Amino acid sequence: MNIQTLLNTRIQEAMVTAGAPEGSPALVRQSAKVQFGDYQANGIMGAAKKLKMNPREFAQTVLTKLDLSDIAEKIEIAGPGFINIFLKAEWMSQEVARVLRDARLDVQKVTQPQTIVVDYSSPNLAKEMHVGHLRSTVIGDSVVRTLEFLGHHVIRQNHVGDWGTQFGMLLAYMERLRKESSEISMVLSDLEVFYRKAKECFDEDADFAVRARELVVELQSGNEECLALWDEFIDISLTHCEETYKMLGVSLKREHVMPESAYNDDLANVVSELDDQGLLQESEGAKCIFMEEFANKDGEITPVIVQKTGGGFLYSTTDLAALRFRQHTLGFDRGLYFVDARQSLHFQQIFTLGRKAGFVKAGTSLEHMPFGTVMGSDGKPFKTRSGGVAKLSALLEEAQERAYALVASKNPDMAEDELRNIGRVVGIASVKYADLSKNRTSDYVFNWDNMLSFEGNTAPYLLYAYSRISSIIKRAEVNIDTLDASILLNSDQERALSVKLLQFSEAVDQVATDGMPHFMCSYLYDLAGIFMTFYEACPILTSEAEVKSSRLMLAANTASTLKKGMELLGIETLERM
RNA sequence: GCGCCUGUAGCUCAGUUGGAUAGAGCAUCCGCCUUCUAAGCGGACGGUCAGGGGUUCGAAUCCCUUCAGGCGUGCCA
Repeated sequence: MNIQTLLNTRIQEAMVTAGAPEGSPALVRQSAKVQFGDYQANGIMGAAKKLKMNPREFAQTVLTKLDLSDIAEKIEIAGPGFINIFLKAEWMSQEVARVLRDARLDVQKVTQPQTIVVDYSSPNLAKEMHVGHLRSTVIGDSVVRTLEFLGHHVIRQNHVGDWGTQFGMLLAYMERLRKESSEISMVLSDLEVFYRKAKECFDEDADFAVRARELVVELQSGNEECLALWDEFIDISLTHCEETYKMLGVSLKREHVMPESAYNDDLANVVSELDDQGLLQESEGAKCIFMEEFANKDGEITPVIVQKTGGGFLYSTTDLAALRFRQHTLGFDRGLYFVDARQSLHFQQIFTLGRKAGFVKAGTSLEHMPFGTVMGSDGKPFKTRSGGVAKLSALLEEAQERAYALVASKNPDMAEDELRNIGRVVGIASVKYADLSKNRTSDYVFNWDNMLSFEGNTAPYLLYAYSRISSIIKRAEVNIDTLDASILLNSDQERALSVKLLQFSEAVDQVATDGMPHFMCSYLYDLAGIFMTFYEACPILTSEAEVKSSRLMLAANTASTLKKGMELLGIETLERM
C-alpha cells in the first residue's frame, strides 16, 4: 500500500467536501520532522487562499469532513495551516505483518498497465563499451525492473549504433587482415585496439581510405560479401556487449537489440512522408523541417535535418523511423529515452516533429530521461590514468579486484572462492550503486574510495547491513513464515523502523514516475540506517518470547525489503560477507 | 550571439516539484566491543544554499539580473 497516495486521496476528498475547488491538491508528504508526525498535508494554505479563508479555520473545516480513525491516532493543525498526521500503532502493526507475508511486500500492481518502450544502453558497436554507457545502461535497467514489478508491459529497445561511415574503415581493416589470413575473432577480442589500428590505416594510407569509402557504399547498397563481413563484425561486437551486460547483471539480451540498420529501408519513407505532409523544406541543399517551436527571439529557427546534401540520412531520421516503428508495430503508451543530457535539443525536436507528423498518437507520452556526465577527480570527463577513454569491462574488472582486496583483508580466514564471489558482488554493486544513487540529471565524480567505502550511502554499507540481518535470522533458527506473533511497537526505534518499512511502495512509485532510481537508493539507505539504530537499541535473539518474535519479524521484513529494493536496482545481495 | 543545464558544509552528494529550525557520509574531535558481524552505533564541530533584486503567509526551489563553469546550437551520433 502507498500510504502517501491513500492520505492524499482521502484528504483531497475532504478538502473538496469542505468547499475547496475540485482538484485542489492535498500535497501530502512524509513529515520533515518527528514532531510533525508521520505525514503532513501542505495543500490547505493554497486552497484557503483561493477561498479567501483563514487557512487554520479552513483546516478545521476539513478535519470535520475527514475520517482517518482507521489509520491515524492523532491529527493536528500546526503552523500556518499544516495538517500533521500521526499513524496509529495498531494499524501499523497489522500492516507490517501483512507486508511480511506478501511476496510483493504489499506493493500493488497498477490497475491500468501501460505498454512502455524503454530505449537504453544503446552502445556504438564500432567500439567497445566505455564508462559513458554505464549510466544509460544501469539507470535504464533499474527503471525497467521497477516498471515491470509494477505490472507494466515493458519493451526494452537497445538502439545500438551499427551503421555509418566508421564501419567502412573497420570493414576495410578486416578485409586486409583476412588477406593476411589472420584469425579475425582473435584480433577482434579487443575492439578498442582494432578501432585504433583501423583509424591509423585510414589516416596514413590513402589507398586504404579509398577502399574504406567504397565499402561504405557497398554496405549501403547491400553488397553480399560486404554484408557478410559486417555481420561477422557486428556479431562479435554484440557478444562483447553481452559479456559486459552479464558482468553487470543487466537484463538486456540479444532479442532487445533493435539496431539503427534495422530502420535503414524505412528512412526514405520517413522523408517522403514528411514531404507529403508539407513539413519538408529544402535549405542549402539539405532537406529540413523548420518548426516555430524552435525559433529564437529573432525568429531564426534551428531546423531538423533529415537528409543531407547528397542524399545521406542522419540520426534524426533514424530516431523518427524508430518512433514510427514503436508506435505502429510495438504500440506504446509511454516512451522513455535514457540518453545523455547533451541530446536534449535533439529529442525535443524529434518528439515535437513526431507528434506533428502523426508518428505517435495523441496521448502517448514521450520522455527524454537525460543524465549527466561521469567526471574524474579533476572535474573533467572521466578518463583512465593513461588519459584514454575508460573501457567499461576494464573498469568492472578493477572494481572486483579492489573489492576482493578489501574483503580479503577483513576476512583473513575465509575460503578463496567465497572471497572471490563476495569481491565480485561488492565490486559490481559499488560501481552500479555509485551511479544509481546520484540524481540522474547531474554530473558526478567517479571515485573508487567513496564508492567502495563501508560508510555512507554506498553499496558495501547496504550489503553489509543485509548480511548482518541475514545472520541474525539464521541464528534464530526459526521459520519466519510460520511466526505468527503480532508486531510490538513499544520503542521509538521499533516504531520508526515500521513506518519506514511501510514506505517501500512510495519509493517504488517514485522511481517509476520520474525514472530516477536514486529515490530507491535513498530509501534503502535510510531503512538500513534506521535498522542499525533499532539493532543497537533493541536486542533480538536475547529478548523474551513475544518480543523476540516481533523483532525477528521486523528484521525479516527489513531483510526482504532490502533484498527486493536491491533487486529493483539490479544489484545482487549476499547472505554472508 | 542565442538556447539549455549546473553552482548547497573543506570534500562527495541529498533536498518528494513553493512548506515549518537546509540534511547525510567523508575529514576533524569526543564516546561505545565479556551480549545478535566495531565493515557497526551515539555525539560534537562545520552553511550569506555563487552575489543582488523581486513575487508571497512562506523561496535552496519560481521570475529578473550579475558572476563562474559545462553543454548544445544545419548537414557526426
